[in-house]
Amino acid sequence: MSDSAVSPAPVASDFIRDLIADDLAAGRNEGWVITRFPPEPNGYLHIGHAKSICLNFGLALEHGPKARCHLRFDDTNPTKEETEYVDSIQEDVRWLGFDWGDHLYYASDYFEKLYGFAEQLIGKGLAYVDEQSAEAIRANRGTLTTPGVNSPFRDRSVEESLALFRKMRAGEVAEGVMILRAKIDMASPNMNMRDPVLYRVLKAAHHRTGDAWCLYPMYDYAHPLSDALEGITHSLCTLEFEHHRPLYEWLIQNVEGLPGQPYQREFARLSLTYTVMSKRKLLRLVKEGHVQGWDDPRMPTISGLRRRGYTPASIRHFCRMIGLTKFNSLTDVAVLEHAVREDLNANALRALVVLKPLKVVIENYPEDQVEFIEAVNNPENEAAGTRQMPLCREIYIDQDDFMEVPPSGYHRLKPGGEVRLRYGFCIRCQEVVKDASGQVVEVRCTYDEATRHGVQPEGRPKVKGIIHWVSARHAVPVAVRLYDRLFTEEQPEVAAGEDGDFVTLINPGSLTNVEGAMAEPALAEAVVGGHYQFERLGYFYVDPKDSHPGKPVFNRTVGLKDSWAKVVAKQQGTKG
RNA sequence: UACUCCGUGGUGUAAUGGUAACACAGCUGAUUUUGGUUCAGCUAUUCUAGGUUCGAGUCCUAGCGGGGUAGCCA
Repeated sequence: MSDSAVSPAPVASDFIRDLIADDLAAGRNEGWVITRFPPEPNGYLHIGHAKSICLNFGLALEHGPKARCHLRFDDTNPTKEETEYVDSIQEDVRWLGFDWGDHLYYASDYFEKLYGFAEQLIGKGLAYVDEQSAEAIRANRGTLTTPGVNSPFRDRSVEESLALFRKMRAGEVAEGVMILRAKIDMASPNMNMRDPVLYRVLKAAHHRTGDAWCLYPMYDYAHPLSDALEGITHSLCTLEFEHHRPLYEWLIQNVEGLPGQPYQREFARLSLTYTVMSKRKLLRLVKEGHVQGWDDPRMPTISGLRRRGYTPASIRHFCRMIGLTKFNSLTDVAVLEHAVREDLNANALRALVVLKPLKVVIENYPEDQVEFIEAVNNPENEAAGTRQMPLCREIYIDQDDFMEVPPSGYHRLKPGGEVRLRYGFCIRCQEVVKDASGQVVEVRCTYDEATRHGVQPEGRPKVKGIIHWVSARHAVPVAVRLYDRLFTEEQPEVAAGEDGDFVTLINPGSLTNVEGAMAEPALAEAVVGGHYQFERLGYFYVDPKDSHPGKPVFNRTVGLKDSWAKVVAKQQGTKG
């Protein structure tokens, strides 16, 4: 599909872009715009991260050549981070079409410099080593409505704090015994300013620095300083960091020798209907086996969406459509589905596949005859060409395309009725064959030679129904998985309530393994990663994990819009 | 009963003191060898109350509603 690199297409303005325009107009940062995408490598990226990626990397593209976006791993907590995640994050960002060039960084690269800055702060009397227990610190922090109280260690000498801090680094202090705190204001209405923790002892191996350190900086400390060290101009994060901003600015102001003066602005994170987005909840879905992994096609992860058949262009388009504000909104997943349909409609090759085969015998068609019918590969793109599909006396149609007693408005095959075979001629149902249980097992039809493809006999009423089919003798069996929304509720967490559990709201029909689907023969050759539109059914993607040469497995990315299904649903609704 | 951010159609966004617009969703109709696509159209909006102003979605005040915040997580 349109997986090509991102073009710096015009993007609608938003409050962040307005801010940057103001900075540029005021001549700040010598006209540079340097952003960063700073994930912690503790999980897989999801569609919410894509919003941030498109923002930060998009900004760099829009403001080139004096602009760039860094990829920085915020790896300050060795107990949660793994190389596996570092790799998957890079893969996902690249897949989305973005490039950080030489600007791949790790907060852990700055551990030494960060340590030096901490000694500087201690020297200035702006940080101290606290020996209170974690419980005491919590108790003395106060509450949202009451101020905290100063630590008894708050006014210890600079020399003493420095000596203790060096012991912490040297590994002479056990975990939880001492921490380094900024000396700000224990009565601040902003909890983040009540002498926030800057460093803690963690005797854990780090995925990059190994055992070199047992003293690790906190996010609040490492983040602004890392930004400054890299020359970041605009540090963009989500709303929950809003009240970390004063601390961010405090550090930028009070640490001397920083090469840059970044500032932080916050935007609303993405929420989508019918899914959950927090890493903790996604992890639970994986761990408890509700899905088959981080890249299960039902997951809102980048890897899940990729396996589902979403294209990078469709995700970028989606991110452009949803905008950027500070409002905690809930985006309808239909917007995402629309984005991928738009891309796939223009680019996916068409194919005929029968999900639930029903045998049709064309009685007046010669037993030993085979003909080839020309079918267009993509009506939206003539350059995609055509292909030849075999047709013979026995074909399969979908069970959904035949009804003995159809509702009004039904255009498909029914006793005595006529439909057109897609790209082929019209057939009329003459007889229905049933098994002992009354189940229709075969439909016997006759075809009308005068209705061949492209031929419209004078005065003949137009057949309304056009159905897909495959030649019984030539069709190939394929594995098909139909995916639907993971949850039955728009907002699973909200619907579950305080005492409830969101996993109980998992859609039991979120995955349907279709047995016995039959495809036109060309699909046996479908290559991994290919996108198809199965006509009248939806868009399908050749699963990269489970497909084998000659034995493709198709994942349904999204169904086609189905206005008939709506009519049926409405009829059933009015009937009660 | 703290601080802080945010309230524009059903949903998401735009309008930078001057005709409230776009997209998604929904609904009509036309076209169509995909009940797809495309095209045309319809429905529907500024949280409330004051104030400033010739003029307020936008500025001010108050209220109401929602989010966030008391990790040695990020």
